[in-house]
Amino acid sequence: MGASRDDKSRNPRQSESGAVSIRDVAKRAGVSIASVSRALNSGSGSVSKATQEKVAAAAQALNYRPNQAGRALRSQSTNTFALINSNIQNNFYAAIAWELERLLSAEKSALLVYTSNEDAETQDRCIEDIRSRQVSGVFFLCAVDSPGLTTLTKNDPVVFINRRLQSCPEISFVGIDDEAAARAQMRSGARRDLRNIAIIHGPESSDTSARRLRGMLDAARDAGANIAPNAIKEARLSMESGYDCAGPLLDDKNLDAIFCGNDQIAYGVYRRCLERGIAVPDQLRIYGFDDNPMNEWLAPWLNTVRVPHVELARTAVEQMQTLTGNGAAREILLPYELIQRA
Amino acid sequence: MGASRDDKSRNPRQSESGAVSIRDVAKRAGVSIASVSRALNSGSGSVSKATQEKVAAAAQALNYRPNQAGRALRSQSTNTFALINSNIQNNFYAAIAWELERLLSAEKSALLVYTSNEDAETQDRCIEDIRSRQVSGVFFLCAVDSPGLTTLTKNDPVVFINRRLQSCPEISFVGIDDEAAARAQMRSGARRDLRNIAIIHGPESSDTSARRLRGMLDAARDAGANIAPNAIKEARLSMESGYDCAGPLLDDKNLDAIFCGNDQIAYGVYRRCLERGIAVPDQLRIYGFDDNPMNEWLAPWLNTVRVPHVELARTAVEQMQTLTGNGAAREILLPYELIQRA
DNA sequence: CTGAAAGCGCTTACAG
DNA sequence: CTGAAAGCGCTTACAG
Repeated sequence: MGASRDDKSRNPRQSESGAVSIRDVAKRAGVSIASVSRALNSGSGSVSKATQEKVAAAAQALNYRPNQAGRALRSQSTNTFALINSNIQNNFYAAIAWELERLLSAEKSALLVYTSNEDAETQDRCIEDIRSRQVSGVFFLCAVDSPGLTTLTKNDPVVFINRRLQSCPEISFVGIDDEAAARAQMRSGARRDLRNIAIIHGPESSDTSARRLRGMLDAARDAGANIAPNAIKEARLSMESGYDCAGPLLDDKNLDAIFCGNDQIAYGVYRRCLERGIAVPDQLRIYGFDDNPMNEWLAPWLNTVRVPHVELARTAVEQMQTLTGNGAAREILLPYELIQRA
Repeated sequence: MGASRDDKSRNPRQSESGAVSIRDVAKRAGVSIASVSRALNSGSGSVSKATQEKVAAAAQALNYRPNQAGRALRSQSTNTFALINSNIQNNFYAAIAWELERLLSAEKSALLVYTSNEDAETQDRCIEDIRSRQVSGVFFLCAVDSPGLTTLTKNDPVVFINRRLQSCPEISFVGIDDEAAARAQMRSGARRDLRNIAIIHGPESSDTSARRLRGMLDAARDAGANIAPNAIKEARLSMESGYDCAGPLLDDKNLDAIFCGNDQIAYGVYRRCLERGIAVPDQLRIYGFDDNPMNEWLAPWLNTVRVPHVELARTAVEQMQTLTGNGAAREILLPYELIQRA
């Protein structure tokens, strides 16, 4: 009875989903499923040339695709990575996301995407889902502090991109020296004799924004720039928020320039200037940060700091590979570039 | 001997990966793993309130997360969807992608992203990977014809967004009536007395681009507009290609407007105008298509057709749910809107 | 080099 | 309502 049940379960019926399994391939090739597995996963054991060929032919004929769920369950590895993006609207981030996808797919890995919306609870929901999917590693494109992060970083390789977290000092980070870049940008403004300036920086809770602000203030003080009281505003990292903050600042007719915490904020400022009939760059110069790849096409009026997004993605993937190979966490700062368009 | 091996294998040691399994939860709650499964998956069988509570407490205490690979293997369902994006640079597409992610994550599903780069071979590589991951469904944000598509559409629910394929007439589609929209846009140009016009359309191989071109030509003819010989150019759907095509067209000093196959092309035209010192919109009007959400902020000079991207994503997800519930494939056309900014 | 067997973590008939 | 058992599709020691 046990035997008969056994026989039935061995019966290599096509599964009802119509999918071809390793068993079907083994049967057609006239070998065991172990040999099929070994033949298809070069490196996991040796097979004779003859077996190799028989298996390849059978797999091809049946249009076989290995089931990743089976593989993942057994080998405890999914070849899948996750990205948590903090801001759906920022297409500088989107550009990094797609670059990550491109690089990972070249490595036969796939990318799951999530959005945290800069919100701790949302980020934790993403982390929960990620934990259940046994991903091989997680990229954060601007992480926020959240309770779930602790468990995640303990169990999975994590790389922070563009923003690090004070609370997670030993997590890998790939970015630029934001403070130095902001200082350099402000100095270049001072050399152009932009003396009456305003600053719309990102949230103090963002380490990156805080560093950029420090750099700006530092260099502004050294250059003896004029920053009116109330001319330093904190914005969210969005176009809307930049637009909102710009309103009152533009009342000052002597303003030479506004320095923004990122390009998104700068876009908001620009729109407000358009509405007020303020000519950019003739009457007012705008400085951003990141250099969204669209700028070259759509924002000839924008001065900014180019954060090398392609290299950022490449370096992040390399560092992820280091981590999955049990290498050490690292903080990697890439070179930035001042872009003066107007 | 068999027994002792059995015992060892049953030993609920924490797996070396440190992950907590359903077995650990069952042990702590003092119930079987079947009960744990039933308690955690409301709807898959009834459990007593007492069991429910014991399991919930144990799961919570152990910080348990079900392993999706195990679940997927057994239940043949991954709660994972895939998106194949044709163009990494087009952030109108990116906006749709992120909106899909947002909607799916609300349904406890995750999204795998891929890029085809408008290339059949690349798309087929994506499809191969997708097939091995047993996804619940696949969204195409601008599909191209490729051999792998046949197998995929036979086995998996597929929704085409923004572009359908002549070769796959019975695959679900969500988009707008591109021909009618293009006609309406051209008519609105004619009403503004834009008589000398040029057209830079997308590839004829794209059904969407072909429809838009048909609509434009149709309305231009009806309105008696002037289209110089050589003033109809085919571009790829990129800013670079729009830039390239615009060069020769701008030699005609009498040109009133250029109608483009999408916004990306229009951005390229704009940049060329800037370089040539041609004032937009004063000397030349530019018409695009799609209405990238950034336009509102960065392209006040652009007239375009708003394709409702949020609704597109929402409708695509709804149609996907219909398909996974064995509902019928449908072609859904959403309302568009003419946007006249300049 | 090869096959038989165990088992990854789940869900779901099946019996009770 | 509950538990024991089977099995999803793989990979990988283990023996030969």
